[in-house]
Amino acid sequence: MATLSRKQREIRDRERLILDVARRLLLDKGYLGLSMDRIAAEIEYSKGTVYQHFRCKEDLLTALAIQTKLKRVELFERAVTFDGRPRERMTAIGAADEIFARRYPDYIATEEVLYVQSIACKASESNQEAMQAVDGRCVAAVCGTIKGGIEAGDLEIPPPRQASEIAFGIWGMTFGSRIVGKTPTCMDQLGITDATTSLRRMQQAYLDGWNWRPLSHEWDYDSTRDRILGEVFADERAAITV
Amino acid sequence: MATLSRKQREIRDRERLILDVARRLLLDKGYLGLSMDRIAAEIEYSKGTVYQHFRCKEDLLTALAIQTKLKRVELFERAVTFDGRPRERMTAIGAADEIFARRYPDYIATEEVLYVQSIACKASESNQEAMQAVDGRCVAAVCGTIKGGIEAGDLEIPPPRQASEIAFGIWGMTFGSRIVGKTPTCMDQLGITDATTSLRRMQQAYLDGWNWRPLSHEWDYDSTRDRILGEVFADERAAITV
Amino acid sequence: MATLSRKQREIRDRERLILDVARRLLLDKGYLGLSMDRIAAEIEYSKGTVYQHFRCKEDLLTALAIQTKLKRVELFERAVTFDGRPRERMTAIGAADEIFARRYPDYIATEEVLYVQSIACKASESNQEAMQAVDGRCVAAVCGTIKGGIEAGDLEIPPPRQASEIAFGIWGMTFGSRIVGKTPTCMDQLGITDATTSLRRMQQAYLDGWNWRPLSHEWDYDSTRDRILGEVFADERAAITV
Amino acid sequence: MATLSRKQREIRDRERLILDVARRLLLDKGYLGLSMDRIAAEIEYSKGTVYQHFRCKEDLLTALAIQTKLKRVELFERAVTFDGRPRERMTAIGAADEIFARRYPDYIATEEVLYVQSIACKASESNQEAMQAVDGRCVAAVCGTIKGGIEAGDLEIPPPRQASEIAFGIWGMTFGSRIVGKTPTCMDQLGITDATTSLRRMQQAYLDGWNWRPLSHEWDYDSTRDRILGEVFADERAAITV
DNA sequence: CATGAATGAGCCTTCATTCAT
DNA sequence: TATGAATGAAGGCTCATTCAT
Repeated sequence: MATLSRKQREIRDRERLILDVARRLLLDKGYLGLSMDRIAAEIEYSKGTVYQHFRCKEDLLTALAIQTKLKRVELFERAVTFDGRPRERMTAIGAADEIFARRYPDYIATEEVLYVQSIACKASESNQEAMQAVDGRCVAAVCGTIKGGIEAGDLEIPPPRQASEIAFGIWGMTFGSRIVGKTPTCMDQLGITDATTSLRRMQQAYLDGWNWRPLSHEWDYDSTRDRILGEVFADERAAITV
Repeated sequence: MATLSRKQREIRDRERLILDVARRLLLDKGYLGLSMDRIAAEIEYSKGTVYQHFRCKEDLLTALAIQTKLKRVELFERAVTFDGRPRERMTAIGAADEIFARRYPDYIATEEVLYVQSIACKASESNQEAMQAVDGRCVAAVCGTIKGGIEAGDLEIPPPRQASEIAFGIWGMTFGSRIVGKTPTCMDQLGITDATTSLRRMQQAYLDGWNWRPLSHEWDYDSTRDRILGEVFADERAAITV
Repeated sequence: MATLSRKQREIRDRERLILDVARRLLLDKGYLGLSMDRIAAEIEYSKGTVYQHFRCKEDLLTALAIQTKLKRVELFERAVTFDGRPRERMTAIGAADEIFARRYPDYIATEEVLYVQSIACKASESNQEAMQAVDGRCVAAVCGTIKGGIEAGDLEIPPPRQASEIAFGIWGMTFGSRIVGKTPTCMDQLGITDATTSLRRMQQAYLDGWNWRPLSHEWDYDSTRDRILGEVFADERAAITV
Repeated sequence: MATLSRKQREIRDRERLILDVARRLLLDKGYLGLSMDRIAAEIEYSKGTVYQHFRCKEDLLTALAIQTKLKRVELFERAVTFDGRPRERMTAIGAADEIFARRYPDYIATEEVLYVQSIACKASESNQEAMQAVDGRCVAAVCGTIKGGIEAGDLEIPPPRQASEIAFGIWGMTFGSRIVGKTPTCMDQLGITDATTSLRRMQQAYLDGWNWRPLSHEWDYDSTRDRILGEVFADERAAITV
């Protein structure tokens, strides 16, 4: 059942090829430099063939976003397998995101571009659903970890606060500071040179602010991070310590 | 002297008109929906006239961004006049940003779109300088307040941490959560309905995390907020309590 | 094999159509009157279709110039097959050029316009190469004939003179007098009515000046010309004697 | 009577200024880079003012061409005052043209561009007449010298040849080889590096071809040229011997 | 299925000329 | 007389999408 016919495999491979090329174009030449013509020329198939895979440009872009989010969520889901206290697992998610950003800079760029444009609405229904699904997995990983912290008694969130608020803050801070961090004017004005390390400290401060124990002055999260990289992301370690 | 001739007034008014129309188009139809043709059609002047005001599309967009940032920085600079402890003034900046976002939703959208694109480089020199200047004022307001906290002994930031890191975090979190907050998928998944109120709490948690005293459980920042709205932003209060 | 599919034939025919229309526009309305829009309108295909044939305006114009030069060089290469003394073959080249100018007045005009503008640099590489190639053939035909004269002992060119100088002079005189000859003011002032016949005599005088034997008073080049028209350009004779 | 009012002088000066700027633009940026806007910006007068001097762009260009031709004809008229045999005076005209080309490369460029475009027809009547007049003076200088040669018995031109044919040939050769000489492709193919010196030899060969005595092997025209430069164009000598 | 020619609206920008002030 | 804002047609070019082969 799982075996695909030769034909089906060809189709799947070509779809990947298209997305790879599209992602590179998006990264290299920006949103306006990405055209169906150009994709077709680079994959050395015809435009018609591209349209057999994606009903329109937005559909293709949505597929790109899904692929991107899948890469990240896979790392997130590995992160939460880390054997440690909930806040350590939260730290692992942070590390996962950092690995994602370092290892797949083109994916990150994709995501940023696509967030701003309203793309998904024109995509095929199946892609819209896939998008929802992967977003759901991402939320589940993060919120699950937060709830773990509450259940373990490491963290309280009296109403009207919500567990998801913590997640929202981390998400916004991570996403936002990555965009701001790419605007040279802003960084020059601020005098920040290593945005990645700053982000790490900012995230820990944020979690401290919610009083998620053990707080960062009570626990050596740098060591935790080393353990995470060794135990969960050994294969990716090289990428991140460069 | 300070009085402009009728002609000059007409020109200045038309420049405003162009920017207003451009902003609306940007908001309604996104970056790609904004074209010089469309602007000309909407203002019912000729294309050539638009080009007499802005040397190219990027120049116009940069003018738009400057206008946006000016609106915000004016509110920020009012915020930091608040008579209170530094962290209260920081809260005032948060309130200013919230007012900005509520009162000028179209301006916020402008900013988001323009952050991602690299626009400024093609703008006229005078506009590039104006952009730098307004960014500088914004950074000055925020970082000045943080330094005020340090000087008052309410906050320590042992190296390698920096004052500007606090600013970077607040900025990223605010900017990022506003974009994420507009992506319905994400918000549905998170189950957050009132992103603005959440952001307020997230910001306070973040400042608590840096141990900026008085912490939010030691001080009633909601009352502070009321005072801010009453004392500094009385004229804008209506906008924000809607 | 050599047969083209119907589609391919259609494309080739349309390319010709485009060039024909472009040439006519260039002739009728000058360089500034030739626009891609106008071409598209006249051939009753869309602009996009024109751009599928030529990547930009300069590429089209270069193709036009190549076509023109090819027409000429074909005549030149026929001319140098004339069975006679080298200077007679040189005369044959003159006749070929005259035939070219009479038979394809629009081609001549094309060439004149295109000489002045710097067009080729923006053309596609293949067209740039084609241009070089056809220029090379033209030079080869003329210089080969001159060298033939030297080898036959009919002509000496002591240094620092060069064989190519003779060619340069003939070329310049022919090209230049054709342009001047089209400026009515100049011709009125000079009182010359039949520029073509004058050019013929001027060329012979020039070759006499280099002492290329037999000189024009030693040999009846008018008869030679008749023989050339009969033997090499019989098919074109009608065009030239009109 | 010859004295102009201040106003009139201002107008005349501004006209010169406009033409100078226009010529420079034409040289630097080509025909398409020359716009009324740009001229107005550079002279720091308004567009309306430019239009007060020239009724349309073509009128301005025609004025430019007249100015160019005037520069040349002045040199020609000085050349024919040279005290020597007619063919020496012809050589002097050649030297005058060379001086013109070397000293005023921008004027030459102007002329080449304007020859090809059909400009004059849209010019004001007075400019059209001025154009005729200066062309007439140029023809008079050259043809007068040729007739001088005939009258002196140095040259015969049995019908159907005409005196003006000699002039036509020299003109065409000079003009044409200057354009061809600027097309790098052609010169590379021909292997000619010093087009100016080549042109000088080509012109002498041409006059020899008409059997205009003394022939170039009977007379040292290089010495004649030195004398011309010393006696008639002493002030310009520096320009040409660089 | 795959192809790629064809479409044509749309984009940004320039420019000669006019005319109210 | 001088100004320069306003015009709007025109220019070169791109691109998502369709459809006959």
